Amino acid sequence: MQENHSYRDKKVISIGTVSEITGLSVRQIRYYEERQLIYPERTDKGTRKYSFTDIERLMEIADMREEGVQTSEILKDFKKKENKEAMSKDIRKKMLQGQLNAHFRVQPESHK
Amino acid sequence: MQENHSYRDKKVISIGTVSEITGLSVRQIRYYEERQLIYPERTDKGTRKYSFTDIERLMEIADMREEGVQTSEILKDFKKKENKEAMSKDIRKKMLQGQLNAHFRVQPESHK
DNA sequence: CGTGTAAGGAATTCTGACACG
DNA sequence: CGTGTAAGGAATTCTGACACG
Repeated sequence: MQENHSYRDKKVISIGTVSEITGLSVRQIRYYEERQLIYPERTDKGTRKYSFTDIERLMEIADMREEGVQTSEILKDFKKKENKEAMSKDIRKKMLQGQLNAHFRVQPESHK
Repeated sequence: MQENHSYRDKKVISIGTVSEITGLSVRQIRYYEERQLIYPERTDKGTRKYSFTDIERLMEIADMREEGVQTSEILKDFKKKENKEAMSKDIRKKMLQGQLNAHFRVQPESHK
């Protein structure tokens, strides 16, 4: 669960290259976008641009599709995962807040 | 001087995108290749593909060109830097070897 | 539902060359 | 030397649609 930023998320790769790397057809890649599984950026003139993160996600999609999982199920799965991540972030935040409160002896939500 | 591998060096970006990111014209980018300052990969059908590392290098080139440095000078400069890097790698290797020798009491190059 | 394909058009990229300063 | 540009051709990408199972 590395937080390896910057280049990973920059949307600069065109669909043909993504197709080569992932082994998916251009048609498939566009279809997965239609099903909301990925969201590339668009250039001024409308050509799609993908990031390495998008490519990783497409690999996951490819794996699940091979197992017969429908795109609608894949979508649910992704949403579930995103929730978990958001939740763990929230927990980390609360724990940190707890530490700070303990340290500075702050009254938790004084109801006057 | 981070050793931040993988995505950084993958040649997947086409020249138009590189042009947008660097602010250099397509003509300039091709010319710098002609002068051996960068070496993109080629796809089957001959279109150039660049990495993020290439883009960083192009930024350096742009900066030096703005200062009036000629491409031939930039090339020398790059070669100098590469030498330094190769050298420091070599030194690290030799230092490691020295430690190992000390540890295992190996005779250095016994001339019989 | 998921994917292929032909269709027509727009934008990209390539090379070799001429121009200019 | 470094860069712009017009030229002609090849390859890419886009959308909406029909086909098939």
